[in-house]
Amino acid sequence: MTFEIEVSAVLKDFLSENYNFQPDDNSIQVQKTRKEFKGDFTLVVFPFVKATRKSPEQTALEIGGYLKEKMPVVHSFNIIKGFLNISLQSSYWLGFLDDHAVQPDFGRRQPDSDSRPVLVEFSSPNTNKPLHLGHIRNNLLGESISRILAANGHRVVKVNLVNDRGIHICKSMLAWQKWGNGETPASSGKKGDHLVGDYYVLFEKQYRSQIEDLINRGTDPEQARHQAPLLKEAQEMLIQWEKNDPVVMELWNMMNNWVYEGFNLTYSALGVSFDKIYHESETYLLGKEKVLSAVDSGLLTREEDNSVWVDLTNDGLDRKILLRSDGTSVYITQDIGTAILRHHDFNPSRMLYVVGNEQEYHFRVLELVMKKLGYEWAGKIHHISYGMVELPQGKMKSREGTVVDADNLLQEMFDTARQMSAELGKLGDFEEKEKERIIRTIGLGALKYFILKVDPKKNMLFNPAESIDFNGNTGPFIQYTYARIQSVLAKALEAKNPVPENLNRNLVPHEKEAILVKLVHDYPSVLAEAGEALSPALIANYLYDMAREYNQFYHDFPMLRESDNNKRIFRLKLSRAVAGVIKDGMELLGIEVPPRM
RNA sequence: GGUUCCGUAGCUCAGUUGGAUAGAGCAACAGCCUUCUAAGCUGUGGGUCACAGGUUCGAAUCCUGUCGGAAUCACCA
Repeated sequence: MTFEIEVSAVLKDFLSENYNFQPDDNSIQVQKTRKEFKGDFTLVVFPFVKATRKSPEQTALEIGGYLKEKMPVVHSFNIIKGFLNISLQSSYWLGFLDDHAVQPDFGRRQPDSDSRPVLVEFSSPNTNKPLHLGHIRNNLLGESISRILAANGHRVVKVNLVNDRGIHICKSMLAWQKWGNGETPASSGKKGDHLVGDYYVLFEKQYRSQIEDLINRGTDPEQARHQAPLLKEAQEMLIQWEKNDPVVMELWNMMNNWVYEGFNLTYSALGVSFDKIYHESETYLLGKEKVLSAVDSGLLTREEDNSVWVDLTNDGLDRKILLRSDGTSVYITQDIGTAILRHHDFNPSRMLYVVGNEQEYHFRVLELVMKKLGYEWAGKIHHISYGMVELPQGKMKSREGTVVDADNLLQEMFDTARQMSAELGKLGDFEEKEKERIIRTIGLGALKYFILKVDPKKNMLFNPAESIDFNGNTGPFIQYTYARIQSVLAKALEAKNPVPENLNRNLVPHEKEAILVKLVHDYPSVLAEAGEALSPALIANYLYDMAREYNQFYHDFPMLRESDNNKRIFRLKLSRAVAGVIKDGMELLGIEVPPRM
């Protein structure tokens, strides 16, 4: 990074001294030399041939000579077409390895405690169903993005918005009331969220059969859906809920608590956590209140039927309802309240919402509405949109029973990890407790990496039949690489041959070694870029490159048996630096760091 | 129909602000465990970067159009 900046400064000197030419910054491209070519950095000289009026080769030759003369770190250069490949002194790389890569917080920025925090909302579950594969992608992205932002020096507040009110919640409550016979998580041994979800499914089943009955008796299908007695009962229950009816509230509290206990188990298994949990039941009234006062002050208008709308046609969108004609609030109303509450609670510099791409329209509306309501911080709202997780047969559909349940999936990952480990004979000499810990580490690592390595904005395919691999470009491969390095370092220590401190910087690293040093060198910029793009996938793919290079290096270069002491020191130090980066990267992805594998 | 996103090897995915011969893994085949961990390594085969134009020294990448796929456009959440 520093070298790149230095080169561009020297290049500017050269061009202005000799050709009276001032290039703009983005015409200066210093990039890593591709590994097929000799060199460390490559300067693209095509943008300057117009100024020099010479061939690309001649131009590159002049620039190369000037750089070598002015910059002692430049060891040599070669030219291929318009590409000037610069090789640096090996002492530059060895010095970097010695001085920077060994720092415990290498690549991280110190947290800025004075600055306003970044709020990251993620998870946002409904309390009528257990978490599924889509939530897993959401939770992993949210957790990882939060960690990446924190590593880039931001103060981060992780928040969860629990959707605990609305007609869908009443459906599961009603079904339990009618057919539950007092079943509880304790009485049935079911996880609370699954128990409640079962009653939601039961409601839908009974509701559908009522609709069918009505249609068979000659009712119009559309009308049947609205007239089914069960739906009427659920709607009635929602009204009672909004009226704080004690019986309904008691039921609601009881069932929600079952769900929260279940969610907490899943969150804890996944390794995600929150700094603050908001509930829609606590924010929708504030949203309603703000909408009503905006009507009073003339910012919004009320229709004849008493509904309140916002007109966004000037912004290229439609009119959007904010309050129904019966005065009840809709989804966006609570988001207005939640945003105001959060702004009041934290005064954040940014409010990030990790929510699926099906809600892109919603967040455009939210930002515009907040602006219309006069909140100048509306621009801080930023939707981190991610694609859906699809199955081989298409989208997950709860009606067709094709939803991949989060808890089941985790269990399957653990089972597969256990089976694979047994087949490979990896767990022979571990205690039972330790075995279980390693199995969980690997199973989770496989799942997390599998999901996070994909560009968030893309839809991704999950094939449960093929399950998730443990070989190749996977989480366990990275974990394995780390464990292997730890083992090498431990052996060096055992042999009373720890990594010594005084590295002779005249050593010329072998090509594979040099590639690894450069990869370590890149880590800070990869981390910064991942923070900018809010993309764990950048980290994941970088870690894979690093692990793959290390494994190749491992096979070609003995460390403990190396007779040249300076080489041995270098390789152990390099290994230690690689392990540090891999460990840090795994932590940013939320992937558990294995002790041994 | 409008808007947004996606389209890269048989499959799953990478591909830096436009740069050199588009890369991995899986699957297939052939090798490598007396060595620092074989969840590994080495090799072989596999491509009209959806298609057609345009921009320029140079395009998977930027622009326009076409064709596929997804999401969304509710008094659902």
